[in-house]
Amino acid sequence: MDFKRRNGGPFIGGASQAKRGKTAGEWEDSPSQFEEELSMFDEAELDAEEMEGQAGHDVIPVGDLFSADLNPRWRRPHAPSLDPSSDSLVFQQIDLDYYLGEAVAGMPGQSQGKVPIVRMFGVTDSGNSVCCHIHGFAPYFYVPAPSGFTSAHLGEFKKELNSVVLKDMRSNKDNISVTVLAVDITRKENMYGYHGKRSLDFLRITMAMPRLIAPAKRLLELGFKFAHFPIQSYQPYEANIDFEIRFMVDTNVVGCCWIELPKGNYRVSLCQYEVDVGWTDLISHPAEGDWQRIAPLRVLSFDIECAGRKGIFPEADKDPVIQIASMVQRQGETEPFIRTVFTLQSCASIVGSQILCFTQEKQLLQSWAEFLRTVDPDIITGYNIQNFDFPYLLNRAAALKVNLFPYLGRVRGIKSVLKDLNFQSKQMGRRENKTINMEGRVQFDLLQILLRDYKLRSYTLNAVSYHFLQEQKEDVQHSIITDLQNGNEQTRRRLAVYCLKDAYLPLRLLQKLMCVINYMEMARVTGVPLTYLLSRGQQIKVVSQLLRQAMKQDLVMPVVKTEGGEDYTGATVIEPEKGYYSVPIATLDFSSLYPSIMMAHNLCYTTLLQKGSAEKNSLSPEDFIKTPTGDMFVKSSVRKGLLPEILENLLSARKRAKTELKKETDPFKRQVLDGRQLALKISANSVYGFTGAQVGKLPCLEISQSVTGFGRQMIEQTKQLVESKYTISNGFQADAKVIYGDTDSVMVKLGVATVREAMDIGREAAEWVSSHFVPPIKLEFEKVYYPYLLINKKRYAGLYFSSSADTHEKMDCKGIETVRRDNCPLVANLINTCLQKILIDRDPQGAVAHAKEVISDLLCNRIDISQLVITKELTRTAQEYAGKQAHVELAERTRSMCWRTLFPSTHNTTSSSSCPSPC
DNA sequence: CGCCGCCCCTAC
DNA sequence: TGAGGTAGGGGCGGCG
Repeated sequence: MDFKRRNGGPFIGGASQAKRGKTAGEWEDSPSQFEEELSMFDEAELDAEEMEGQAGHDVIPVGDLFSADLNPRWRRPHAPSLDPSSDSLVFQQIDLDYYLGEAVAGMPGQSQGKVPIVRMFGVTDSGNSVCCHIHGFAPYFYVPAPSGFTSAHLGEFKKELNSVVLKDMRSNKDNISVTVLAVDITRKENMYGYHGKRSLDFLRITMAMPRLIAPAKRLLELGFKFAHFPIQSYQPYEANIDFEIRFMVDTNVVGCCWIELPKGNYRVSLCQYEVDVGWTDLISHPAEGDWQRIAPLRVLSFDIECAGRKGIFPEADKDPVIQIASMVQRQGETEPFIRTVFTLQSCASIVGSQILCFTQEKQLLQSWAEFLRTVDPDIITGYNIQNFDFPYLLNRAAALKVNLFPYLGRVRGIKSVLKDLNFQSKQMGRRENKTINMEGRVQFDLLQILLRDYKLRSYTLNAVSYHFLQEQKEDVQHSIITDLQNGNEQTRRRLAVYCLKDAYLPLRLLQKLMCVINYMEMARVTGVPLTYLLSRGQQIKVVSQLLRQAMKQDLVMPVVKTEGGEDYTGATVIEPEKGYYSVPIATLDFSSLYPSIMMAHNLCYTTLLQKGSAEKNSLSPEDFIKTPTGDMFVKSSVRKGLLPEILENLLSARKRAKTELKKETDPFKRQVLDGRQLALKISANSVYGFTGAQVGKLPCLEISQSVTGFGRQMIEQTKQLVESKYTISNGFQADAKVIYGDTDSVMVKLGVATVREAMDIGREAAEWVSSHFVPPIKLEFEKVYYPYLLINKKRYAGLYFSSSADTHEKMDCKGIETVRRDNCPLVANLINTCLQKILIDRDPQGAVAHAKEVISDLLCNRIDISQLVITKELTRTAQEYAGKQAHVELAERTRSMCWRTLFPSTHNTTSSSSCPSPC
């Protein structure tokens, strides 16, 4: 193997970079670990397979001769021809959208004008891609039929509505002549509130295309008159449902499920499995048993390098793209089978990867786009590709007039365009994002996933890789990229290795964090398309499940006008008995508290008794309950709620997944199951939040405040039960005392000396307390803290015992500076060390001594600047802390924080005299 | 100086 | 036109 690289080659720009982890000589001498890893791929492949083309360590000076067939691996496997009359087509659907197109003869639905066509993208078991056009499904919504309405009035209603919608249109460039396709009478019931299970006549209004729903809804709401019926406002139902969700709910399709098109019911319209089918002819397989499998999806990860000017962030209209590294891996495999760098100018070879050299940037971009279309990935990943790499490439291609570049989706002729999108939620704050449409490919930007799912101190690729993989990026400073590019083929080679690694790391992270599997399971459990999980909030997932459940009972969801109101009361936090406990503290938790409350008491839209409902439906007091907030709900004997049903399904499915997980030995299937149980748990917990979301699709504060009300009552009752039974007078060693509790947990000082005893009594107490509550509400023994330092509400630390009574598993810190990201590392480290000395060494004096020492070091300028910088927010920069005055100020702050946090009693008395002074 | 509102982040 | 919830500690700046 050719590891050797020419020594003593010109090294530009590195020597003057004062603070570098490695000297220039180090990386010149030996290949990095990553290079060895790359070369191993090569070896393995040479051993394992016949040479189908090249395994990849060649350098191809492309010039103008790029061809999509340069490497036979790039293409998908050959697709055997398909005979619709004798073969069925089975594929895993990974993305779903719709478009307006010409009706296809022989397909159901309207035949005139533009019609909405649902489009599914997917992959077969053999790795062939499928694009499936589904015809004949039209959007619809409901309004209650006015009194006296009969089927004889349908025609008039339809005609009049059609005419007002047409009149309402400002422009009619699609030349629509029919807006209302159909109006039918159907028996439905409003899901909001209990009305004695009486279904009423509703009008189901089917529109020609999705964007006509909103005006039709608005006009009906505003006041609509037809025939002899008086003008009136119609309350719309389900007029705010995304068309994709509407289709999926109605056809029982969930995100990422397997779809079967039976023989004789579809037709092949273009080459590789591009098919047309009627919407009622497809079979959606529930994700159970064999249908839980995942197709061999192609995942592309890429990274670009630009040659920026000194000290200026690269700008696409000025600075060239000089390299693009790409790695492609099949989902479920452990290694990428394509490893390629496109470079501008020559580049020395890298074992284990293929290098394509271009002399023109235009050609590089154009060829990479062609490469992407040839590889035809189902999933595209990378780091910050959504807000940097893709926008940069599109802008750069536009600047250079590479006109064939921006066709990156799977649908021929659709241009990928850049859009600015504003996404805001209380959870994630305001976030400005760019989006690029790429039909049929799921963009899985790892940075976006991490921002959504993980709370980290830093989100740089380097920090993230270190955190999850204990691996670093290749060491190349941004400032020298241009110099490396302007050097020779060796310096460009170094850049290419760096670029390859930046494409490789996201793949590794995706795998380690099981993102694809977990997101797929979430899509299957909640029923929404995969892309919604990254582009939308939490609510859509509950809506999808709610609609599915409601449909079974002919219940319909009203459109409510959304307006923020007053916050409602939440959970109780028990006043802590602050202090240091050198005795075991048992912790008891209600598992899935809010979901179990909703199930136990049958809380739902459909069971809510609004004012006067109890009397109107002549319900007896045994038929309903009154919650702690005074709201009333019918019992499940009268009507079982939708939300409790959804929750039961989710939690029982979770139980199943967990038992299957225990039995399963295949690591890949275990991952799927673990992802599934996690998705199920998260979904169950977000149902409560949905009912309390006042700016939401269907808020119901009666439900959410009843839930928290029950919770408050239960934690209080738990405290009383425990303290009343575990007493000296009942024969126990001591009177138990609940020293703290938050929402669904109580921390109990049982007065026993050992962890083992605390566990035994804790378990017994949990079971006994559980018996006082309605199933499935259950209090569980969780853990023992010993010793335990209770600083304040939501701030404590302790040694954590759970599986073993002999050794602690970890030091658990909650709410303290050590777990907060708005402190500099110095403070976090100092407090962490002090806590260790207090809890593990049981040496508070040692903690004091250590704190004094650190503060003294700080005052004397002996602390590394990196310890003082807050990594996340750059509000306090290194500059700010560079001066000595800043050190003194920080020392003062650190001292007071440390003392106040850990030694509140000594804080105000001797602080200045017992503290070190500056040197 | 104390108080209050605001912000950030966390616990659940 | 799209966005899960409340409780609560602690820092900080403005104000009386």
